[in-house]
Amino acid sequence: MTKSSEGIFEMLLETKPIFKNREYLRPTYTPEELPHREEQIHQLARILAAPLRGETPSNLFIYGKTGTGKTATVRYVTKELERVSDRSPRKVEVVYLNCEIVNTQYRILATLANVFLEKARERYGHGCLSSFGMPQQVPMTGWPTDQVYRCFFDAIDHDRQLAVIVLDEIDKLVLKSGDGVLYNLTRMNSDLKNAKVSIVGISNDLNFMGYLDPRVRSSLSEEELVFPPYNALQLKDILEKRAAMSFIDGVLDNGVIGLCAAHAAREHGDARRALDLLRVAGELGEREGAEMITVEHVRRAFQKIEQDKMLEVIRTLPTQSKLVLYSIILLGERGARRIVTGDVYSVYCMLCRQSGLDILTSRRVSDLISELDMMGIINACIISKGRYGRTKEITMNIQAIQARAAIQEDYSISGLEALTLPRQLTLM
DNA sequence: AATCCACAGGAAGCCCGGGAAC
DNA sequence: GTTCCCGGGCTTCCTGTGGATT
Repeated sequence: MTKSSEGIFEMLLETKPIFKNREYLRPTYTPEELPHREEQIHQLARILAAPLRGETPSNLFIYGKTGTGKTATVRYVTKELERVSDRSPRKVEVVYLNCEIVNTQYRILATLANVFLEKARERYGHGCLSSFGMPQQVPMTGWPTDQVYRCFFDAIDHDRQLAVIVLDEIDKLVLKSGDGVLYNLTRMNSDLKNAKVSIVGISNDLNFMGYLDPRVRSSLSEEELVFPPYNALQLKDILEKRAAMSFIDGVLDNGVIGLCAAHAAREHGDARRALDLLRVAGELGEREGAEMITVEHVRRAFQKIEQDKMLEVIRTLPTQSKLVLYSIILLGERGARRIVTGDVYSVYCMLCRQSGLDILTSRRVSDLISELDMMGIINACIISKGRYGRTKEITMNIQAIQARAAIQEDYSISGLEALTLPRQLTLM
């Protein structure tokens, strides 16, 4: 080992650790206790526990903005419910589906069928399914949908059980595949002889109820639960609890947690965002070998998160929009006094010719500029230069170097870094 | 006051791909 | 497999506009 690399490792080893365990700050972690959600937990438990006392289960619709603890609360309560149901005559089985991933009628029914086939196999042994006349498994594609439904129906009705089906981000499902599957699931109870089904729909878009068939709507929202946003004090409380688990004692400077809470409270009380902010601030401090995390780290973490979000938007932009943005960046880097639509279009045409892409009309490019403006990547305001016409004056909202790198990742506009601007275009 | 510039942005219609219906 | 429909991306054509200049 060379002298210098020894230095590197020594430095790393000598740095005092910041985190005890950063996993507690990640969104994937389900906490043991949920502060400021006692009322929702209580209501949810009351609704879901009713079937254990022999009552007909109600379907439930949960609404709340992102980061208000909907999913965590449901996971927490259903876990408890499954535990308690061991002592009840009706076994409770909870299936959690994220409709952003499982987003078609077929896939939902097939996933549910497979889960309950597996449960039956666990209960009665391996040979049981064929003796009950059930298949071993439903393939993830290929069967007629009604056959999959039948299979799920048989698998579930084989036992005296309550199936709690949690459909998270249910709006994504309805948007992509309509409400057919919800219609089928919500009217299952009238046909089931032994089992009962309870649907829990979770959404952060209340308007989505409007797209539903009225029958599905009334059946899905037999019970409704609203998760209000956390306020700054509640966020602070939540952060303090998690920080105590995640950080070494005493590494957080005064005001760090308060600032994280204040930022997130401004963004409609999103606890996930507050935790993210705290974690990123911690990681920034750790990387630079700081002994304490200060409000300055939080400020930089906030900027970093905003910037990362913006870069992600740029990466997913269509090629033509990227080229328009690249033109704006080039003009900015060349020190153009004011960047206006006409100049952007000239540069854009040149870039298209150099990279062999189709040239769009100036009308269309004008729309693309407006779109970039709406996304917050650039600022475009209309100015009048009197006799010299009306145009849009454009300024960048993000760091040009990083935006440039994000655009250059696009393979369809290869060789972009080698593209050049003629001298005269920089003198505007 | 009239003119004129360099666009903004609305309206209509074309084209194409994807999905549903047959 | 074919046909139909729909929506998004785009073009063409057009009218409107604020303020410097004439």
